[in-house]
Amino acid sequence: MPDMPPQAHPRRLCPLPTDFFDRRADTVARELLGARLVVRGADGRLWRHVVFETEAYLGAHDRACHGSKGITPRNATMFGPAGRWYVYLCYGMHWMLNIVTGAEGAPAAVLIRSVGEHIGPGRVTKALGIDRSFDGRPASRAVGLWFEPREGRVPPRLIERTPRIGVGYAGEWAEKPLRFVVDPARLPTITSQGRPQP
DNA sequence: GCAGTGATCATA
DNA sequence: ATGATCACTGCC
Repeated sequence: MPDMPPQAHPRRLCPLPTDFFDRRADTVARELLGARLVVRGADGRLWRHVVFETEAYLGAHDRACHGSKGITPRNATMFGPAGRWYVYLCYGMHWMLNIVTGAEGAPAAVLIRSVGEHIGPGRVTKALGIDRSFDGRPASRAVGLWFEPREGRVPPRLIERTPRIGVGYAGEWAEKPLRFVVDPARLPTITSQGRPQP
């Protein structure tokens, strides 16, 4: 049996598909750790950032979730199909980047809190030039903003779960451990062959 | 510790 | 039309 030829397109160049997001928000939030957020700049250059902090917003029953108070023009994207960006302005200054998860009609999403060197959800969007123009658009190459899968799994013991930030108004939902963090320095580096690099 | 900031939404 | 709220950040 001859060796497999090199893949024409390494797996890391295939965007995470819609199906990936059509699951519970907490599952997606955990599995996005270690994935890359990819943005295409105005000059066509691609910028990749490893995701290391996310939060899950579970749906209409989750009092911290925007969708729990019903559909409005601002949050309508959350009620749509999975795999689209949900972007809104917070405190009049900061764009928040989310990816919609789960079934159409159920308002759920994952907030991208930190990627690469950019710590904090407002800094992520500022650094990548993301604003409301991405809202409602699919995470895809066509849109210029997508995720690439991590190669190899993040060891579960490296993942920390905590309550979500800034949702103290949400009663018991404020305390649920729906924030997911991994220390980027402890993430093993994986090559396209799936082996740790020396 | 808290001011800045302005869209959004409920109330009227 | 008006006021409260807000999934944050940066400077005190």
